[in-house]
Amino acid sequence: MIQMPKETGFLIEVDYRQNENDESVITAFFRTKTGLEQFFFPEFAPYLFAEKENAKTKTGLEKESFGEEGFSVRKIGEIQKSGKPFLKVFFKSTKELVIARDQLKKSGFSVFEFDIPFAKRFLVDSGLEPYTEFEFEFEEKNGQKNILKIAPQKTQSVFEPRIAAFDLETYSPGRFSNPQKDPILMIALSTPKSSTIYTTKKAAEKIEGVKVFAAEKEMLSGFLSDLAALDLDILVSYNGDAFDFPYLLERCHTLKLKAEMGFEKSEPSLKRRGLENAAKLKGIQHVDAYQTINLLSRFGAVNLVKKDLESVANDLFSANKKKITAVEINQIWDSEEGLEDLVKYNREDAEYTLRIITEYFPLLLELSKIIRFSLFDTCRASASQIIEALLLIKSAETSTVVPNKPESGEVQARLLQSMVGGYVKEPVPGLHENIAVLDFRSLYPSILVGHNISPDAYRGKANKESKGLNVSPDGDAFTKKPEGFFVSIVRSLLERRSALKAEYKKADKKDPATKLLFARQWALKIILNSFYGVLALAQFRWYSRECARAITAWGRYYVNHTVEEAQKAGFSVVYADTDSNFLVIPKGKTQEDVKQFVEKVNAKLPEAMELEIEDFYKRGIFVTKKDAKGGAAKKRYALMNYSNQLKIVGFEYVRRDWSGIAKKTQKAVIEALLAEGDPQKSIGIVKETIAALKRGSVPKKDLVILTQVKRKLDKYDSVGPHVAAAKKAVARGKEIEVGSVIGFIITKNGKSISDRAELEEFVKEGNYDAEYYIHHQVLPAVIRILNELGINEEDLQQGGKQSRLF
DNA sequence: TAATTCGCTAGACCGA
DNA sequence: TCGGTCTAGCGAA
Repeated sequence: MIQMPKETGFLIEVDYRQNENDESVITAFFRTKTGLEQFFFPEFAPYLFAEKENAKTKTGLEKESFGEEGFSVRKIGEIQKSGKPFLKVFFKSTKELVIARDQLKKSGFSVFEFDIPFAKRFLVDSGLEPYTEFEFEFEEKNGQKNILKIAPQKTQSVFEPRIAAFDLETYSPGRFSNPQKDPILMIALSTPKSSTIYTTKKAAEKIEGVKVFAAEKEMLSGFLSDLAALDLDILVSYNGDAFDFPYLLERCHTLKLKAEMGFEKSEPSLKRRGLENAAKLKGIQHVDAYQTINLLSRFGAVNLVKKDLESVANDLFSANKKKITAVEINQIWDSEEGLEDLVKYNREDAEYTLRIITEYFPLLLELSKIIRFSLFDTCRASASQIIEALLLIKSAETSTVVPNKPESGEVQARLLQSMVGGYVKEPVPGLHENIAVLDFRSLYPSILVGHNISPDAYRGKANKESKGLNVSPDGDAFTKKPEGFFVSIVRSLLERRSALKAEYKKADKKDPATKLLFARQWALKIILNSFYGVLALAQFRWYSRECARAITAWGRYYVNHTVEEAQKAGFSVVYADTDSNFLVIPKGKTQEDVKQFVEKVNAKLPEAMELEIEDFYKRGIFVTKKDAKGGAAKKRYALMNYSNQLKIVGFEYVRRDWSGIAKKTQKAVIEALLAEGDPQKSIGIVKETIAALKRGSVPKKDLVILTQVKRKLDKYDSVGPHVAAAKKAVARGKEIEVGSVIGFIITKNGKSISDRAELEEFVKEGNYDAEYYIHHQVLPAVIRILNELGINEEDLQQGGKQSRLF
């Protein structure tokens, strides 16, 4: 017997290519001892599932010719899916599959799973988990290494990627850089060990770490060859999808240079992803840190107000990184004064970009493994893609047919049907003491599991025969057995997460492996939190109005029920929102009574569900709405626990579209109020702030209001202050992109508020409208809070008389 | 290519 | 110039 060559390596990415016979062939990149190597899986062909009633379809299909060229299917298998017979129809290429799909539809077939990307299809079917270490046998054939046998290594070593980040600085003479004309001035390339700067500026020669080249073309070649020598698994950028890669590509082409950045000197490709592009490298994972930050924000893993690199670095790492503007870069470049600052800036851009990804790498990696995506795909993934990937894997494992994406008419119909969400109880306004906050752990996922909510378990609206079924408060019935498709997935996610959390709790926090545990449970949390949302997403393959409706209906039931039970047990319930209950512990009752109450509730809940005590608070405040006839405001409150930790929810303090001065003052007022329960101090705080504003001594940075520009400036029906400020800035030559967050200040010059709004950078220190900041920022932020303690606006006017209360 | 609903508030806009 | 209505943004869960 011939001994086949063996190899071990980490699976980095799966892709496919058209070979010389126009066949679609799966290729996989492995990090082996030798380096990044490409292997092939030539046996795996594209396929779809077809179904047709009452017809001997198999032999007919085999003879059928498709398309203008008249090709035929490669082979046909017969398979049971979701308990029904299907034909598994294989094709030579993805291209032929697409042509045949349309023809099959026209000739009366129902077709399924025809739009699963081929590489993802392979990862699902093969069960190969990315970034895992494999052992495999292969044969070399026509210079191509074909894998014959593959299995995960018994003992896995940790995947430690070869990683680097880069960042460009470009020339922009009085306008936005144009890659056809304006050169790249500097490139920073940063690995975990060191950073190198590439430039053409002779004067930068003496600065450490700088390589100077005769011209831009030589600089780019120098950078590209150093990059290639690094032999990377991952290349990181900050917004490289939209800027660095397209710019670099264009410059290389203009200078007649090949941008050899990917595997075997391939060029990056710009792939369309919706309205935006993604820059893809062959074999090497381009991880865009900006996209990653967006992903993490969407899933609540980070909370950032602005997403430019400076703000992110400063927020995440308490860095003190200063932005050097395009104008300043030009000045430095032309005058050669401050070159060191520019070099430092460029280097830090690359270093912080790398640091962001290093920080969140364990999380990205875990997500990638769970959903079997490459890092390139994971860092750009949406909630629906993540859940879809998971359901796809489970479908393959259980031989369940995957539902097709809805057609646009169906999507429209779904959108017309609104869905009722969580229940929010109107709070009892005022200051409360001795509060216990209870919440249901992972409420929606646990309801789904607890009541077997899944499309395959749905038995329609409840009727006389619904005995023995789980009937939701909205009347939707679900069978209790067998366990539904969604349920088995969510149950296992919940169980895995709680095991990981328990393990993490016990683990040594200094051990680096503990960080992995945490990342793992976070990855699961992200998935669990998105599960409900996508069920109600009109475009989702597994959209299920019935399941979504039943989940929220039970959610409302449990929260309401807990309110009633708590009241019966002698507590007063001051607030409740979706999955939480705020109990005031009356005189004569203790925290121990709360614990007993929670135990009693838990005893009656389905096993997957659990009510937890979030914390005890010594004081809390709820306020009346501005529109007073509406009663007390929901979703805004402040609490202080027995360690004097303040929790402010929903108030201006937590909103980015309020000025620092208003937020600081509000926080100080709340703190004084909750710590001592005495309003005296608060009055003083507000008076001082008003006095400072009137003196004109409040610094610019405390006056900035941040707002996102969510559409093109000419697309606004109503021109608010931020739009007005942005328009003025654009007229002065500033570039403002859709989606960017801008900071503006209300100045003294102009009539309406919008007239007076100017971008921060165009406002001189001291030029602000004190009246605006007093009456539209500070007072609104504090007055409704102070009103609850009997203080009104007159009490706060500077030099105003002491409140009658004192 | 795409997670949801519930809720608050500011400021422009518009007609009397 | 007033007050109601609408647009817009952001946060809670």
